[in-house]
Amino acid sequence: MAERKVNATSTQVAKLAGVSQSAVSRAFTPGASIAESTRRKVLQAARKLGYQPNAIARSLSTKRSKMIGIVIANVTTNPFYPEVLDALSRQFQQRGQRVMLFVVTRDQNLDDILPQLLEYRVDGILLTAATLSSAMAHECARMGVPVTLFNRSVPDAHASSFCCDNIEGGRMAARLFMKSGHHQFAYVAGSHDTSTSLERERGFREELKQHGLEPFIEMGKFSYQGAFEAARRLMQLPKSPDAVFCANDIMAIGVLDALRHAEQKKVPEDVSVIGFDDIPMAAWPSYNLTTIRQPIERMIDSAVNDLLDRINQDTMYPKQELVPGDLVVRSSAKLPSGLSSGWVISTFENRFENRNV
Amino acid sequence: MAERKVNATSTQVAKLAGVSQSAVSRAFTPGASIAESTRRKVLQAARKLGYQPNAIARSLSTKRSKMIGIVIANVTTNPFYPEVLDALSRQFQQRGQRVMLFVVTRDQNLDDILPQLLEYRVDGILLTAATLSSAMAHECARMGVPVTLFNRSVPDAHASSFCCDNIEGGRMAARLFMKSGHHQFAYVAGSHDTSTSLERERGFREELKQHGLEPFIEMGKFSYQGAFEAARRLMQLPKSPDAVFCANDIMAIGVLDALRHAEQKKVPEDVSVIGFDDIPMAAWPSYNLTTIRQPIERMIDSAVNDLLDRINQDTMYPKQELVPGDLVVRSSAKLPSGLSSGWVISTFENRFENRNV
DNA sequence: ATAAATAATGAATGCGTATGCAAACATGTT
DNA sequence: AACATGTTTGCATACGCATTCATTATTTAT
Repeated sequence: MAERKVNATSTQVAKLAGVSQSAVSRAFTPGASIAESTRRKVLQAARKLGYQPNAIARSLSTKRSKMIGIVIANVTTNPFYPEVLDALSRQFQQRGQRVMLFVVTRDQNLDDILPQLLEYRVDGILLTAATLSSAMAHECARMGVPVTLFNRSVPDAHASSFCCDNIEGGRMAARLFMKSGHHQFAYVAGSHDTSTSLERERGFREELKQHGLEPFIEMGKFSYQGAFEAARRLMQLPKSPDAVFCANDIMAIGVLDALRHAEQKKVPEDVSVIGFDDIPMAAWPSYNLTTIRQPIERMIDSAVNDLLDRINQDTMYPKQELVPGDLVVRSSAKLPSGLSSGWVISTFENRFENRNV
Repeated sequence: MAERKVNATSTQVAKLAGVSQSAVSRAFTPGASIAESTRRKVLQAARKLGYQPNAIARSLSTKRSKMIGIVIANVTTNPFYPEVLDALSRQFQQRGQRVMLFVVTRDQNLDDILPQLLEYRVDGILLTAATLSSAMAHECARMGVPVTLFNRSVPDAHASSFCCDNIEGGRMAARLFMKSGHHQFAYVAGSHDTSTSLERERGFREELKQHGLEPFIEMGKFSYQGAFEAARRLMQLPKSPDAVFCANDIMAIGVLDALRHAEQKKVPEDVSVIGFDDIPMAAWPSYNLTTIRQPIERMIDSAVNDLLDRINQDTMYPKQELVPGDLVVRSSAKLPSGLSSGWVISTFENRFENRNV
């Protein structure tokens, strides 16, 4: 017990199997030129020694680490991101890439952390809910490491970017509000320096503007608590809004709770609320949130494919993709006539369908 | 632009700086024997070439990857785990270790995934919400890789383990229920093969048994939805329970929603509910969940310290630590006389205190 | 000033694997 | 039997760094 023979090397396996070290290497390399008989000899010797190929050495030799660097923020404040992380991690795992993870705060400077990924020669980098300085974008390009942004629009043509169509999402919210006869509109922003929040605001604003309307803006700091307080401020206004669009679901839920528990408002009778993301909680009966769903699976598939493709063929250019979101109608916002809870309005395939969500 | 000079090596830097490759290595090794003057020369040359030390090569040479393997489950189903992941990741990051992440499903067999970590020669492994086969425990021990379990009690003496005192937690819930005059008790389990769920159940049971009482048991599958349905089944019982203890908060919330929205029950007037973990949502006004708080920071500190210690001094034995939880009193359970919402009852320091949570 | 101790340096080697190359071998063709 | 073709094999080397060891430069003590 606890023999501590430590990790055998390919050379030791070779000796035991009576072959060269190259043969051992080949035995563990799919598609390598090796006779079935010797492969068996090698594998048997390997088993006997408890041999485990050393991925570090392999990486050094092949110049491919088979690792993807993932940088993610908001993991604890927004349930959307654990969802993203889970999906990303599985996808990469399944495609033979390991994940080196960095959890950061929204305002943390990536210029300190990306070099740490580059040190490990990750094959590619995926940034979620994080922004990339253009200096760093260049640095990665120089090192030949492709970068993909997820849920952030791209500040630099060196990186790919996969986003939900936030502007159109904002528009959809505005249209729904207007159709169901609201008069005073508000937007609870996440922050003033994040593309998601800015774009959703812009779509919302623009659509309202076409009807001569303009929303109040409050800052919700991308958090339940921040939005809770924002909602209370909104209700102080002389003409308090009856239609509140939030930059994401977790804030919408904060707003809902504030309206119901701190402001004695009924939702949606007194105030309608729309969120963004369609996190699992949005479907809970306590909230029943009308929201814009991000098609997370589709977005992640695209992002992962793009990144892996760029890793394997270093000729490809970065790509910017905008995936349309779906309006999921539940009961936190008043319904226009003809629409009932449980419908999903998909801009993508341009049709209504009842998915009973 | 996009010169693609790729990553320079220490040898190239050495040539430019007019020194040996060893000197370059020393310039980047804290505490190495090198004159300040030559270090400056080296750093300057390095900057000019955009040199970035290759951590893969370093790992091969030093036999330390400076990577920790983290395996985690339940990331999307229980907000407690994103919290854990966030804290772990930051801690390791701060202590100079990178994180290689694996997200798994609760029932996934780690015997396929641990070898992948071992291939990369991670310096240590931390498992959260995941169990370790004793074969794998041996395998890790043989490779000299320390393993720590977080929130799972240890099946094998080869690994350390850091847990909340689940049994005492279950007891606390039972005591609170009994003090406030409940009669029919129920436990919503997470699963029948997870130490956390089993231990919490055991404490709850044992404490009730001392008063000749016995709880109903329902399976909540560690999920909101599962617990929602479990609550509905409980309410079908001829003597439906008026006190429900859940193996974690997310299930307690599922139970609450079921009681209120599907069963027209008032909480806590008709039914009291207690959870476990104290996730952020527990404090939201929609839920106001009375729960057993896991002192996550303290647990993580201990776990990280232990793992890093065992990495650095390979003489240390694994350790099993049980950290007491705190009963956080909010308003999802009836209060016994003398206790009011906002109190935290800490078994650890054996005192009551009002932290106004 | 000189001896002794200390600091700084470079040459050489090793970490564990993959792979180009040439030699050895097997198979099939004429 | 001689040759052409294709498959296996081992040797040697490279990947990029850390580190030992012997050597030289520098400081300190006497």
